[in-house]
Formats: sequence, structure tokens, C-alpha cells
Amino acid sequence: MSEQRRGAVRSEASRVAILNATAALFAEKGYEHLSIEAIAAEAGVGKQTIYRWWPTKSALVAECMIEGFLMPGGAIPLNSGDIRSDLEAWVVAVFRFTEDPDNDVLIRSLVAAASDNGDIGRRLHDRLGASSELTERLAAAVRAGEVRPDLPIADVGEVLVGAVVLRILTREPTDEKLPTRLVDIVLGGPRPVA
Amino acid sequence: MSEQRRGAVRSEASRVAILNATAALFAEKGYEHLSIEAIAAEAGVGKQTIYRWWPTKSALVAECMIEGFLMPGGAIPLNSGDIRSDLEAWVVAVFRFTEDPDNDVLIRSLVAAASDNGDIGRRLHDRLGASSELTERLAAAVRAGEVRPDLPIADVGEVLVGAVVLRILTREPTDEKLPTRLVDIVLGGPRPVA
Amino acid sequence: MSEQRRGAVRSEASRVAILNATAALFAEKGYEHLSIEAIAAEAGVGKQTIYRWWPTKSALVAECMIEGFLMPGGAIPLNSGDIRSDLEAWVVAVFRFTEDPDNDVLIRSLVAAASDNGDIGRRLHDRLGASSELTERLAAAVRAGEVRPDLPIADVGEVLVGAVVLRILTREPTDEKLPTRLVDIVLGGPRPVA
Amino acid sequence: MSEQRRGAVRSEASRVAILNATAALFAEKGYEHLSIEAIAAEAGVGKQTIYRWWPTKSALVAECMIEGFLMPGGAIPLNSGDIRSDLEAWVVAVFRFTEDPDNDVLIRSLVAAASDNGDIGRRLHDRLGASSELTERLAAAVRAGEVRPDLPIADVGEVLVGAVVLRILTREPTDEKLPTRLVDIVLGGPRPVA
DNA sequence: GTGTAATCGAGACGGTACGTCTAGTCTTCGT
DNA sequence: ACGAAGACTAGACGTACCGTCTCGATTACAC
Repeated sequence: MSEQRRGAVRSEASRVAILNATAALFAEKGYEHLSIEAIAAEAGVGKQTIYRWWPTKSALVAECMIEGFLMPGGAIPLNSGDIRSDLEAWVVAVFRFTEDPDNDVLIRSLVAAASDNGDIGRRLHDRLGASSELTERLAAAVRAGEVRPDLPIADVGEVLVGAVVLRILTREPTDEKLPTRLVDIVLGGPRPVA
Repeated sequence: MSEQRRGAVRSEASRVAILNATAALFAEKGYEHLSIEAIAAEAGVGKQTIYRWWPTKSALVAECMIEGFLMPGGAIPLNSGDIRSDLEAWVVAVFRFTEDPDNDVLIRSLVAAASDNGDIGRRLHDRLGASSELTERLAAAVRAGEVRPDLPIADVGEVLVGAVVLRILTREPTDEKLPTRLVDIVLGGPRPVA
Repeated sequence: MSEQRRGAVRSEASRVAILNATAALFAEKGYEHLSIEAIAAEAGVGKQTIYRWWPTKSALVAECMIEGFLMPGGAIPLNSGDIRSDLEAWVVAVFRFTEDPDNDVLIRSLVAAASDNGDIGRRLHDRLGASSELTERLAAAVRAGEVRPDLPIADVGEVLVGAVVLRILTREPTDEKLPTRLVDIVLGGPRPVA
Repeated sequence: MSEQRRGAVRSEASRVAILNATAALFAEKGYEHLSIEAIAAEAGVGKQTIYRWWPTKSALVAECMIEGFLMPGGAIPLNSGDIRSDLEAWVVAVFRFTEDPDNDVLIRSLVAAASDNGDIGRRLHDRLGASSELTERLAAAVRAGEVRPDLPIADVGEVLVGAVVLRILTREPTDEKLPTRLVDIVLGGPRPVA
């Protein structure tokens, strides 16, 4: 009944070698100077093995992200009970990550890759932090009455990640008060002094 | 005494022809498939004339932006006296521009180009609207007492543009309430009903 | 155990197309204005396919000669029993060939190419006639007692071909008695009148 | 009344600098890799100054030869009273010159240049020795009854030089008996033993 | 076992574009 | 007017990769 498969099966070893090689070369050379030939050579694999399973360079990079070969887990906001300091800590962590020179080429290349491939954009978005954990933390703040109840929490994460991405694109250096100011903006004013 | 200049002077005609050709091909093919050879051919110019004056493809694109060959003037917020509707109108205008399929490749390519070249990032940022006009409008709102006096107005534009850029990268479709929600976020809550 | 051969095998069709194109363009443009790009285009072949198999332009031309794409078979001396008239006829034939305007660029270009590549020099030498056939004819003359028995027959052909090549280089026009005089020189004096 | 000449006159310093630069680069790089740009740079001269006075690269090289910038004076045959040893000595001298590795590129490049420019061919021919001095020496031998009176002496020099040029083109190594054999050929047999 | 089919590493193929070099012309300024 | 400096259009150089294809070896199911 069912479609029968004959012949050799896909080599997992090759698949992983390719993803590893892609990640290594991506971080080293950036998206624009990443070449399929170099990946194949680095992975010890024929070019056709890559073309057989991935339609484009961007799909390959996307799978690297999905499988976690490219970026560490996103920043996860803590819940200390104080939404302001938690958000600030999270923003600081994200900026710290993006400003590390080791991650510089990586992040910028991801932005370039994202402009080719929506999946990469979504993954980048998630990994920078605007994932369920952040939404969760904001929802908790709503429940605790820390923030106004009609705050569009889903959008807040995006706004913050967007600010980060824009800083990457403009190379504007961040000053140390910036996280506080961003949190002020999205939470509607500075922490009450009282 | 003074530095001597001899030999023929730079040809303005060639310079403009190159920028025009770059802009035309950029909009048509996108950043990644933009080739120096095609630009030279389109401009009726030797390749060396390009390499003589611009070190990289991204520098050439950056000059295109600076000289206004690539994008129309940024969105300029009106001052109707109502900061909320003015900001919303501006956000809507920006989204409308980026969502026009004619501008789609252009914008995404600009993001890719910006990842190579900070100048392009800055220009993109300005042209999308986070320029002095927006800051001006927000300052006016502060003076008029429309918004809380300690709003970090310089950051507000960035936050909004960042949200737009992120939408571009994730291909998340925008719903029609989004402008309102974004304005709510940055102005600290919805318009009072009273 | 044995050396493994993997990957696709060299395309004979491409090889022949390249040699044909080289021969055609060489005869048309001459060695100095022969370009690899034009050969590749004419042969319908990627440039890399040429660079993969031939290190230099002159090696390519040399293979053309070796495979007989460039010049017709050398002049072959007859054996009428009279060594003088046979040699004269052969010299006349060689001069006639070199003086034909159709062959002019070809020959001069071959001389230029030979200055880059000894193989071409040797082939040119052979094709102009100083090959085994000429040596054979002279050996027969020695055996028949037509010429002095200690004549260094191997050198005679070279001397004659050398005279031809020099005429080519100096563009000195040949007078019709020249073949006779050359044969006189190498055979040690004019034909006895008796 | 008379034609007036106005403006600066041709700079002899530039002319000589250009010829010197040409000779130096010719000997260093060979004819094929000799570029007008490099000559201009080496001579400290604008390209136009070269193009103004010489139509082609080969004309420039030809003038270098004519002015003696490229090759030393030709070999001059002595008159010891013995035509055989004088000719042999001359052939040996010519071969020695051409076989010196320092002259190797030079000579081969001259052959290449000659294929472009008849003047260079003629000069090469003369400088290698087939000039009036050689003809003179042979005429003296005729007068002295050393050689047969009807020897076409003008052609003998060409034949010898031709043999040398052919050796250059085929890279055939010369054996030490070759000069003797060549003289045997042109003088009609070996030296009588008696 | 013996086919049949799919995968693999390797690498040649027709191409496009790279960034560099040189040709030969033209323009500007200094002498 | 001539010469240096050097920008200009044009186009070949040799290299790097593209995505496709062909090769021989290997693997695994179907018969």
C-alpha cells in the first residue's frame, strides 16, 4: 500500500557535519562570504549532498538556527517580583550578547540572512528573547498588577528586540542608561519614586 | 607650496550615471544579486571607474542613499495638535510604504546592505522617519503637555522604526490595530476615554 | 590497492572543441591577440575548463600543433633520383607555403608562440619539413653516391628550415634563384655542367 | 618666412629614459609581458609621451635595438687567414652568446618581437652577425681562393644565423661539434686532411 | 543471492562575477 | 607646445563559486 523506499538512507553523519561546517564558516566569514563549496569541503562531503537536501544557502542557515548550531539559547527573563529590574536585566543581557565582538559578525550576518529568509528572521527574533518566556513574564506582571492591565504584551517584546536590531544595523553605540530608558518607554514612564 | 593636483578631474557625469545605474539595478535585483559588472554596463562606464572611487558595493549603495537615489524622503509626522493621531498616521504611512510589494525587495535589500555598512543602516533609520522631524513633533508634544515630560523622545522613534524593521525581517503580517498598539506602548497606555 | 579515480571523467568533446576554436582564432587573430576568453566563447566552454587542462596559452597552441589542428602535414621531399632537383622542389614548396598571405599571420604567430614554448618550436621545425622524410631522402642520396658521404645530413634540414624562418622574420622577399643557391650551399657547389 | 616652431621641443631626456626603461624591462620581463604603463612608470614619464612618438610597442623595441640599447654589437669574424677556423670561431661566439642564460629571455623575446616587426627581425639578423663584416670576410676568402669562387656568400651568413635562430626556437641543445658541422655544410665538406 | 534504486564523495562541466591590469584616448595643469 | 599626471572606456586576465551533471563505490530493500 504505502510508498516503498529502496536504496541507501540519508546519512545523519553527513547532515550533522554539514550543519557544523555551516555554523563554523558562518561565524567566521559571515553570510555573504559563505560558500557552498567551502561548506562541502569543510564537512568532507560532496556538493550534491548539500543540494540534495537544502534548496538554498538561506535554508541551510535556517536549519542551523533551528537546530541550535548557530546561537545559544535566548535570554530568559527572571521573575524577581520586580518587572522593571527583570526587564532591564534582560535588555542588558541581550545588548551584552550582541556587543561582544565575537558575536558581531554572527549577528549582522544573521540579519542579512534574515532579509533572504523569513524563517531566519523569526528564529533570530525568538533567540534574542521575544519568545514565550518574555511574554510569560509580562503576563505575570499583568496578573500581579505591576503594569497597566491593557498593556499589549505580545508587542512589547517585539518593540524591544526591534530596538536591539536597529542598534545593530546603525552601529549606534549603546549608553548604559539605554536599557532603563527602553523599559521606561514600554512600561509608560519611570519607576515611581515613592 | 600647496598640494599639487594634476591630471584630469573626476567626471561628474560618470559619477551620476553610476549612482543612477546602481539605484535602478538595486531596486530591480536586490542587494545580493547586484553586480558591479552590470552597474558598469548599465552606466556605460568602465569597471575601473567604479573601483577607483568606491571600495565596496556597500559603499556605493550607501552613497546612493545619501544622495537620495534610492528612497523617497522619509515620512514626516504632521502636527494636528493631537500627538496620538499624528504618531499613528506616521506609523501607518511607514508600514504602508514597507508593505508595498514594489518596495519590498528594496527594503529587505537595504537591511541586508545595512548589515555590511553602518552608513546604510543610519540612512535607512532616518529615511524610515526617525529623523529630526519626528523628534521635533515629540518635543512639541512635550511642550504642549500632551505627553509626560520625561519621555525619552529620541528613543521613541528608534523603538518604532525597530518594530517596523523587525516586521520586515520576520514577514509577520501587520494587523490594522498594530499602529495603535505601538503608539499605546510608547505613550504609556491607551488614549483616555473621557 | 591501485589509485582510485573518482568523479566525472574529462570531456573529449570539450577538449576537441577547444582545440578547434584555438586553431581557428589563432589563424584569424595571431598569437598575440589570441585570448582565452574568445576561445572559451567560440568553443562554447567555460574558461575554467581551459585553465583546468592547459597551464598557458602556449601549451594550448602546442597541443593544437601536435594534434594537427594548426598546420597541414609538412612538405615531403620526393625521390626522383636527382637529389638537387628534389631538394629544390622541396625548398620551393616550403617557401611557397610560407609566402601565401593566408599562412603569413599563422607562421609568424607560430614563431612568436615558439619563443614561449619549445614544443611549438620543435613542431614548427618538423612541419616545415625537417622531419625524418627529409633526412631519409638525404640518406638515400648518400647511399646512391649523389652527395659526399660525410655530409651531416641531420643538420642540413635544420639549416634550410632556419633560412626559411629567418626570411619570415626579416620579411626579406625571396628571389626565384634562392632555392637553387641554398641547395648549392648545402650540397657544396652548383650542379656540375658536364 | 620660415616655418616657425613654437612651444617646447621634444625632450631628449625623456626619449632616452624611455628607451632605457624599455630595454631594462624587456630584458627582465620579455616582450610579451612588457607593458607601456610599466615603461612610463619606470621612465618617470606620462604614457602619452610614449604614444606621441611611437605607434606601437614593437616600434619602441625596434628603436631600442637600433640605438643599441638592447644587444651588444654583433659578433665580428676575425681574419686569421684561415676561413674555416674564423667561421667556426664566429659560430661558437654566437652560440655562446645565445646560450648564456642572461641572454636567453632577451633573445627569445626578440624573436617574438621580430614576428611583429620586420625591423626587429633585420636588426636581430645583423646583430647576430650576418652583417657586412661576415660578408666581407667571406669575400676575402673568395679572393684568397680559400673557397670556391661561386659561393653565394650573402646567403651563407643567413643560413648560419638561421640555424642559430632555429636552435633557439626548438631549445635543442647544441653539441660542441655543431659549429664544425655547420661550417662543413656551407663550405662544402670537411677541411681537407692533406 | 541478485537486481534495483537511492546515497555518498569526488570532481568536471557551462557559466557569472570578481577585482586587477593594461590598452589607447582624453583632459588638466605646470613649465 | 610639450610634458607629467592621471581619469576615462574597454576588455582580458586568472580565480572563486554557482548549480548541474557524471562517475564509481556503497548501502539497503525487493524479489
